[in-house]
Amino acid sequence: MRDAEIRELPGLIGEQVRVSGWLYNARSSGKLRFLVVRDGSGYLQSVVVKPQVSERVWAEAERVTQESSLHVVGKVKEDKRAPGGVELQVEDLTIVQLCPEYPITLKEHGPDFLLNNRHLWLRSMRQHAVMRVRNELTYGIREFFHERNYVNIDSPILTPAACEGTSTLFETDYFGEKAYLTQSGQLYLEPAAAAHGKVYCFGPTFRAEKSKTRRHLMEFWMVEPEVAWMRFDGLLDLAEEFVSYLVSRVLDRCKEDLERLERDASKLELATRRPYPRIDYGEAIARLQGKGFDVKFGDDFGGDEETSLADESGKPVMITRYPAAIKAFYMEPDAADPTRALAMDMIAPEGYGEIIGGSERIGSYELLEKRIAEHDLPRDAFQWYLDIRKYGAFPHSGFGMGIERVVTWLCGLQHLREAIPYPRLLNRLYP
RNA sequence: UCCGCAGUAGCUCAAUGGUAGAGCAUCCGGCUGUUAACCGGAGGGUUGGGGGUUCGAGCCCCUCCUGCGGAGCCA
Repeated sequence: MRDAEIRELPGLIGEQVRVSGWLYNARSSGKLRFLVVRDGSGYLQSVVVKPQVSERVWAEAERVTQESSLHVVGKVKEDKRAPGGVELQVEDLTIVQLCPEYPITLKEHGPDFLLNNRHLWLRSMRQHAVMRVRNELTYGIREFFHERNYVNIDSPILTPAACEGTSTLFETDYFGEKAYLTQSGQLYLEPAAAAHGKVYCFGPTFRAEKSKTRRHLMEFWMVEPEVAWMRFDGLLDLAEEFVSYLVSRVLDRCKEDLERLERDASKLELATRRPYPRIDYGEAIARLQGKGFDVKFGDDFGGDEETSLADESGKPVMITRYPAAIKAFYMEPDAADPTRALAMDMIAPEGYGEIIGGSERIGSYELLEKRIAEHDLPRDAFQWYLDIRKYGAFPHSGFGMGIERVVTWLCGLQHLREAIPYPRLLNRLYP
C-alpha cells in the first residue's frame, strides 16, 4: 500500500493506495455511500459498500461530514460512472478530524458571506481553479522574462514619496518619518535598466483610492518590465508578445481549470493570435463618436468606451499616443506632436478593461525637470530619478500589467476579488 | 466623495399593511451506482439598530449602520 495524490490515480489502476484529504461531498444510496474526497490535486469519488467493509468503516462512512479531514484506503478502479473515470473502492476509512457544520455549502452564497469566509472559500472548486490559473500565469510571467534574459529587480514596498503624485497613498510611520506603500515599482526600475538593460519587477502594489468597482483592489499585484534602448514601437511589440504568450500558456496548461470555470476558451484563443489592433488615440475618439459616445478629443476613456473599442475585434487592443495632459509626468512626448505622449493602454476584450499601461520614458533631464515642476512634485524627492538622465541618459520604455485583471479576464470572472487569495477591498481587511 | 440597490432561519431567498414560509445545511428514518442524488419527518426567527405613522408594520416615513453595483481614479 502506498500514499498517492488524486492526480496520480489514473496511472495506478488496480493498485491499493491511501489518499489523504478532505470530504468534499457525500451521497448515499442505502448500503452504498459515495464520498467525494479532495486533496488539492483533484477530486476522487470513493465508494463504500456496506457488505464489503467492517462495521467500523461503515459507521465512519455514515458519520463523516463535509470538510472532515480523512484518510481513505482502497483499490483504484476504472469506472465510467465516476466523475473523471476513476474511483476508489474503499477498504478502510479513518477520520482525522470530524468537521462540525461547515458554513459553505455546495449551494449559492452571497459575496459578503463568502468574503468573510475567504479562508474557507478557497477550498471551493471554482476558487481552487482560479488560484491554479493565477499560479500558471505568475509562473509564466517569470519564465517569459527569464528566458529572454531579463533580470528580476525587486522594487521597495516602503517609499519616501509618491511615485506619480496622483493616486492616494497608504501612509505609515517610518521611525518618525512619513513613509508610503508603493503604488508602482517603475521609477526604481529605470535605474536598474541602466545597470542590467532588461529588467522587471513583480510585486504587490497599493492604492488608497476609495474605489468600489469590480475592477479595483486596494492591494494588487503588478508586473513591470523596463527596457533600455527600447522605443515606443518596441514596447507595443513586447506587450503583444507577452500577453499572447501568457494566454496561450494558460489555455495549454489549465484546460481542466478553465472547463470547471465554464470559461469559453474560443474567446481566449483570439488573443493568442498576433497582431493585436493598435488604435491611435485620435482614431479611437473618432470611432467612439461614430458610435454615439459623448467623448471629445482630450477625454480619457470610461469603462463603456474601453469595452466598445476592444469588442470590435474580440482581441486585446492597444490604444496609443494619448494626449500628454491626461498621462503621467514621466512619459516621452511624441516627436511628431509634442501634445501627445508615447503612451499605450492595452484593453482586454469582453469588458475586462485595461490590463496594461505603459510608455516610453522621458530621456531628457531638462524636460523631466520641467514636468516635475509642472506637476507640482517635490523636486528634491526626485533628484535620484533625475540622475538617471544626468549620468548616461538613454531611451527606455516599460509597462505595468495588473495580475488580477488578467486572471479575471482569463477565468471569465465577474469580480477582481476572486482573482487574489485574500482581497483587500474598501472597508474589508478580514480575513 | 457622489448616485443607485439591498439587509427576513447557519446559507440563498419568499411573504396585498392582518397567524413569518420554502430550498439547502443540521439531526432522525428510507433506498446497492449516486453525480449540487432522491424520498419522508424534526429542530431552527428580537425580520440590521433607533425613532415615527397606524387598531395593527418584515412591508409605509425619518435616521444611523453594514453590504453590493456604478461614477471619479487607475492596473
